[in-house]
Order: sequence, then C-alpha cells, then structure tokens
Amino acid sequence: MQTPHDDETRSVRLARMHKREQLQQAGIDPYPYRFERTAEARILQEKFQDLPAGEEVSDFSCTVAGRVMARRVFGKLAFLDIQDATGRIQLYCEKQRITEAMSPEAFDHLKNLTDIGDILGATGTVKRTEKGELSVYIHRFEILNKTLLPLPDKWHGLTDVEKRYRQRYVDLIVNPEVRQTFERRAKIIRVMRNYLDDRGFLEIDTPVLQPEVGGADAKPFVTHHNALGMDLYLRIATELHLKRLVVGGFEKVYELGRIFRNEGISTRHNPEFTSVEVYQAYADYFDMMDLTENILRACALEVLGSTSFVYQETEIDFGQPFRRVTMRTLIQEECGVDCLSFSDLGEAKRAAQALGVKESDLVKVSSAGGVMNLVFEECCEAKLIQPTFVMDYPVEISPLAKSHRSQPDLVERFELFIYGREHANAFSELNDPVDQRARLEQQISRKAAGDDEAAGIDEDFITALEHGLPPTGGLGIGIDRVVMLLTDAASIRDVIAFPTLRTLGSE
RNA sequence: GGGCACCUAGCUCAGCGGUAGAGCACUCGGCUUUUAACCGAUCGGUCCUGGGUUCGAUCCCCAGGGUGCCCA
Repeated sequence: MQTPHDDETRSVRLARMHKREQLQQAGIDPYPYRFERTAEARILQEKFQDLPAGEEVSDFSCTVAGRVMARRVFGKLAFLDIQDATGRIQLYCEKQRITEAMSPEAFDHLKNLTDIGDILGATGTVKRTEKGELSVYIHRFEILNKTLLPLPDKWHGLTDVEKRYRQRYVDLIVNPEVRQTFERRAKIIRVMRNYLDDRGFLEIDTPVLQPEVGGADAKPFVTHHNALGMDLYLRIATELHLKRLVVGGFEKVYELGRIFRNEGISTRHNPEFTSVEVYQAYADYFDMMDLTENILRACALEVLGSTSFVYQETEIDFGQPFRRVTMRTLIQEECGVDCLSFSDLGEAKRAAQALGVKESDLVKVSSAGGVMNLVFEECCEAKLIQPTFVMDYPVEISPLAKSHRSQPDLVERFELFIYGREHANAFSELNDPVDQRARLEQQISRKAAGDDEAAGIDEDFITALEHGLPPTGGLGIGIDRVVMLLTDAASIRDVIAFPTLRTLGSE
C-alpha cells in the first residue's frame, strides 16, 4: 500500500506535476472555481438515442463536465470518455474546431497536458460518430481539475479489496455498482424514515456518550470526558433512552443511527453500524412482527420494485407472510429434542453436546436457557433462509423482554432471520420495574462469574420504569444487513462507505 | 482466537535454487473515426520483513507483518 508520501517519488505523479506547471505557465488555472453545465451524460444519451450514426445535430449546443475515464488520441483528433454522476459520454475532439474556437495551442494542451482521471468541462454540438458512439463534438474545453494521481488499471479496475475500502473514492469512480449500492442504502433509510413518520412515529436523538452501557449484550468503546473527569461509553444500543421517552409520554418513537460495539470485525460485523429502534406504546411483540414485515416489504418494493429478489444466488421472498415459529418448535423440528423438558443444567448440556454444540461454548453458559440458545444457533440458524420470526426466547438471555404471558422461563421476544442471519430483534418490553431490576442484577452476577466487564445497572433507567412504562412493543433492525440483502452484498464492508480498518504503518 | 490462501514493476499477474519477465500505465515519436485504439522506442524492482539451510534464496524451512476467505 502506497502512502501519499511514497507517491512523491512516483514518476506518474511527477509527470502530472510537470503538466500542472505547464498549464500554469500557459496562463491556465488548473483548478478553476466554477463551471456552468447545461447537460448531463444520461440525459444526452436518452435525448439522442435515435440519432443515426454519422449525424451531427449542429443546432444543439451543450456543455458537459466530468472525469476523463478513457482517452484515445490521434494526431489531430481525440476521443475522450467523460463520466459524470449520471453516466458517460464521449467527447469528440477535432483539432480544427478547437483551434478555431480557442487558440492554436489549445488542442495540444488537451492532447499533451490532460490525463485519464482529470476533470474536464467541454462545449459543443451533439454528434453520433460513424462507429455509432454518441458524442459531444466539442469546440471548447476547460480543465477543471488537473489530477496528480492515476486511476487504477483500465483493464482490471480496482480489484484490491483492501484498497477499495481504504480509498472508497477511487472505488466509486471506477466501479459504478458501488455508487448504486450507496444510492440504495440512502433509499432504504429514506423508506424506513418515511414509513415510520407517516404512521406518527417521532424520531428523537438519544445520547451516544453514556455513563452506563445497556440495551444489549456487547462490549462498549470507552472514552473520557476531560472537563467532567469521567469515563463515558459509546452506546451499544438506543433502547434504554427510547424507553425513557415512552415513559415520558411519546407513544411512538424511533431512532435511526449509529451504534458502536467493541467486538470482532467480519463480513457481518463492523464496530460501528446503523440500527433503527422503534418503540410503540400499548403494543406487543406481535405488533412488532407486523411492523417489521411491512417495513422490510416496503423497502424491497421501493428499492427493487419487487418483493422477491436474489441474494447470493438464493431467491428470497418477502411477498409471503413471514414464517412465525417458536425457538422451541424449531429445535424440535431440527433435532427432535424438547429444550424445555430438561430437568437440570447438566442434562441440557449433555443433550446439547450430543447435538454438536461445542464444549468450549457450553462452559461459558450457566443456564438452561443459555444452552437452548446455543442449540438453536448450532442447529437451526443457518437453515433459516426465507424470512422467519423466531419467537419466545429463554429469559436468561433476554433481560429486557417481558416474561411470556403463558410460558414460564420464556420471554416475548423474536428475532428475524433471513439467509441464516439475524436482521431484527424485538420484545414485548419488560415494564415491571421490580422484575427488571432483578433481571439486570442476575445478568451482572452471571457476568461476574464468567468474565470481563460486569457493567453497572443504569439506575436512572430503573427509576424511569418506576414512573411507569406503558405496555410497549420495541423493535430493532440492523440497517446494514438489510442493505446487504437488497444490494446483494456479501460483506457488510460493501454497504458501509468507510468501514473500520486497521491504520497503516502503526506498530 | 482457529484453519486455509495470497504478498514479485504504478496496476493485473507469470516465473524459477544460479541475482527477474509479460500486458497495461507512465515518458518520447507517429497517426482525423476510436471504444482495452494502433505502430515504434524508452523508463520502471527492498521479489513484504527478519532469521535459517545452501557455494548461492525471490523460490526451500522457521518466525513476524499485512490482506482476503471460512469458522468461532
């Protein structure tokens, strides 16, 4: 990986620096301030799609601008392909026309002092060449940016995966599908906001910097506030503050924003990612299932124009009602074992081991519910390709969810699985403050027995609950993973413009 | 954290126990219908780093670094 300093000695950069100087010596500013365009590539392509080869529209003048993506230069003629935000178009550059309109040297400047990657503006008529390429037949051009560094290899493009992420701007210039991914991402987020706004949900920003972490089981990033002399955590969820807002009387709230988890990086995990959490008073987890289903269907329809699509060569269908099945039933179907029937932890662990759960995972777990969850992860998760609401989780791994109305040891919680991955997590929210305190305390003692960061209890959250949280349904959706699905991206890094990467040259 | 793979010119990659190559890019020359333009010439190397084996290592071995994929 080259750093800009290494580039100092690179011949390409030196050559371009020299061209920049030559332009300046000729009285040309290689970095002008403004340029007035009258046309974009795609608009021209559409407008003149029926223009026959060899014909020029001499009474139509237009001005375009964009980055030079290809150059084919002859003695007194040059073809430059420029790319703007809408697409590409060829500039047909004839020495005679340019000389007449500009100056005797102008064509040589174009020929000798511009490179692939430079940003140009140009004015001319429209002509489809003999070979059938729609072109702007230019008589005037302006260099809008003399670039110093070259674009990647014109045959292979930018294939180095790391460089695509580190220098996303280059990736975007060279790989048009990357642009589409981020356009779709923006659209998905817009659809979600519109969907919620239209139904009376209010978006409220809650703190990123928090004195206590909570709302999920994850390791936080720690930072320090100098003036207050205190450590603060970056939020791992927006849950606890949004519930406070429901206590305060906002009956439909949500927050769409960045979450930070100090954990591993993989094709499905980035330390900072985007979630939307939604809370609705007087609703339960069944209402959240309906909401989840509808919002995802709306996204697919809006972005892809269809409720079914192909992800990594697998057909995914959002058109049918999503399957709703309990974790217990799924395990019974896959393994023939009823996880609620074990008499003690030892029996549960022996059964789990027989089903292929690793010893190294089992030792970290100290409850039957934890074992049940491991069995589910081992035996069921990967098989849930079509959208499936997995319902009724063990209480031990769900400290913020309300106990099941009819099943002891379980809570009213679901996760949505698609393509074997979790995409959403929702509860009938636990609003009994006494039960909530007991659950959190249990969680802490369990952690303290196990490992590292035994987080404190967010006392203010308990206080809020003591003031009364109405019956509430809550939902969290991982936006990045939804974007992955709807853009057919294999890695979460493909849907985050600037994914977290190791810094270069440190250590 | 575990497994596998890769690291050679600016880029994409060959290569081989005997001191390194191609295409493209860059630079120079030629060219008025190209689409990876073409033709000719030049330039271009810490073969990831360190150690070992060897007369000799880019190649084999060990360690480290980086990257990717899979698993946790």
